[in-house]
Amino acid sequence: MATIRDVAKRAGVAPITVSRVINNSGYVNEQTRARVEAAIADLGYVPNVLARSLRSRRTHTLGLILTDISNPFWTTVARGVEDAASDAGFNVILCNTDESEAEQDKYLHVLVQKQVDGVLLVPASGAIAPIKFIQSQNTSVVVLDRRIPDSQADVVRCNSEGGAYQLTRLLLSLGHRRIAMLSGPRGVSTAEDCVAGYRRALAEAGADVDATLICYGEFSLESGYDMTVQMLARTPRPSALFAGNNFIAIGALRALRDAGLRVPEDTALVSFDDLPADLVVDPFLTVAAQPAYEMGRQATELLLARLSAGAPTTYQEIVLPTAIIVRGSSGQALE
Amino acid sequence: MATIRDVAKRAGVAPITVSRVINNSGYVNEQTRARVEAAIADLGYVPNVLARSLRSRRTHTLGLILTDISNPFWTTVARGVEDAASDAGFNVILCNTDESEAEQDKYLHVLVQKQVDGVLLVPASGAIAPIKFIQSQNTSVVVLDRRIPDSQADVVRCNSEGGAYQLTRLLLSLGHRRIAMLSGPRGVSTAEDCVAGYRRALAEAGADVDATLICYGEFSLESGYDMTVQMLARTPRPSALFAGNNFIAIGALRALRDAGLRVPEDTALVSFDDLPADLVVDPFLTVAAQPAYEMGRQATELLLARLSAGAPTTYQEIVLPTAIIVRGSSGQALE
DNA sequence: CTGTTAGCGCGTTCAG
DNA sequence: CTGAACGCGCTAACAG
Repeated sequence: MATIRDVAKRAGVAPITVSRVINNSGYVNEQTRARVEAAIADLGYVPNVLARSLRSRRTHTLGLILTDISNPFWTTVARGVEDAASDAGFNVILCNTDESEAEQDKYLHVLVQKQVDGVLLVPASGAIAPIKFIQSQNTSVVVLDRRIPDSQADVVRCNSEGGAYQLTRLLLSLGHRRIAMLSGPRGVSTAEDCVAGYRRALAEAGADVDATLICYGEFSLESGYDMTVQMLARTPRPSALFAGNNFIAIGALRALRDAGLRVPEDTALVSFDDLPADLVVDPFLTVAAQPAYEMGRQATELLLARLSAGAPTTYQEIVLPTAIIVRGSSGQALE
Repeated sequence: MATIRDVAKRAGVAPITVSRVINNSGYVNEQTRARVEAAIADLGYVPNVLARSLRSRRTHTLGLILTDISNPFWTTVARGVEDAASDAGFNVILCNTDESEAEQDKYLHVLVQKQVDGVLLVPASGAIAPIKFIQSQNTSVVVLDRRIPDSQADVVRCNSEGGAYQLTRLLLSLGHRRIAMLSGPRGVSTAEDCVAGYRRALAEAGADVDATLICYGEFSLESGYDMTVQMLARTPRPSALFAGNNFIAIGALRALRDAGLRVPEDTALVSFDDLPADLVVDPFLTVAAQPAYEMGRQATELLLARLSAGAPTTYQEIVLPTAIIVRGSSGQALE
């Protein structure tokens, strides 16, 4: 592989001159520039960014740690991140934890070792240690989608509590009183916020909260299926189901189908997170849709701003709104 | 940030000893090892892999360039790559080209600059230059999913021609004679192979090939929609549609719905690429399913083998089988 | 089992 | 406008 010295020799200049041409830094005579560029082309020279970064202490690379790349919601977030980073000349290293703290820790170390300039983290849990670790390495971090109690860090997330409140109100307005909540893991803020919004709507409507109708599970199809089976065994059966994310909703739909129940005639269903338009022929689910792409974009822009600005004096929390989209699965008002 | 020298000083040893502890290379006395490890913990030392890679000329990083991360087919491939790489202690940098050659070129440069040890490439076109470029930089490459004519490189792909042949035979056996082929871009091998398999099945059955029923488009919902609209305008209308991938199929389903046609009663539909079980409540499409995860895994294992083995004497082409899954959308035999 | 020397490829610093 | 010297953090090669 050609190095900057090979190019310099061929062009009859010093290595530093080649460096100036590559980076457009400092003054270079047009003629020497042309000679250098010719030498670069002749040799097929490609700069070694490892060496560059080692010297300049900047990698122009961000790390994105998320919890489930197989969920279209997260791929959409990732696209927002990638686009914003790319616009600013940054690359992104994508890491998938599958909600495992061990994997998260592993990737955190990888990213720090790779000297990324900043990290976008969807925390697998509410633990504060991962944030402390990143910051202890003088690396900037923005937390995505989920809150971490007592952490000193920027956050970009959606209003889960508000979305859940609105979806629950919708069900209440249709006459439902026994609404089962199929949420995500305890300790994950979006799952807790979902429950909080649900409780608030019920309380406000003067309905009692039956705590046994509140399930904490995982953000997966299997968990959605299991929680639904469990809820359908209750008597009286819940008349409506609230799924904490799109995968839980799909699991719920399967469980309902297997139980011979129609949606929405026998059981209404609402959910967080839409499925991307590309993946569905006839959108059917009533959902609280989160601006996934926008969330990724804004988080990245905030992170990039932090990088150029230096240590922040005060941390930001950006909360994006959710949009309620009413479709067939929530059904008509009960008679 | 602490460096290896800081750790060495604190532990009262030479930097190289710290290096040996970190990398488990060479012999280190248990006691000194313990002292070094204590110093590492005290200082919160994290090795700088940039420096390490600059010196050792190995980054333990692979690049994966694919064409559409929003398609679940490719996220599944990516998981296979990631898992295989992770098992071998390698990281993956994921790059998304959206089928654009310009983006592909950009990412190719980024990866080479980052000194990745190898590249997995889903080529945006049949052009040979990108392969030449990677190889000119002494970097290994494995081509994924698509063939590149005349290129000297390893390939891991699926048997598109065979899958298309079988799907077409299925439609023929059900009595269909006017089958519209909605394929991907001209020049992309999977799209061409689809058409080839379709032609072979028709020829073998003694049916004429109506070339005007063969469309080349893009692997997108919009293109699937447009091609379908165009085909439905033909008289007589095709009795069956063959979609070149899952997004084309979804576009076709929408166009059929908007035209008031039922599937399969009015028009049968078959497709390449299944949608992941996680995303669909009731699988309905008859498809030629490709082993996406396995393709990613095998390609990665081949690439890793190349890395440790040195320059290959002869290139491999691994062709994985497709599986025909018959569901509702292909319908019953025509009377 | 441990240390010394040197240099990976580049950019910063200071001089011309 | 151009260049020489030096060092980023780490490890290969060679001692001892």
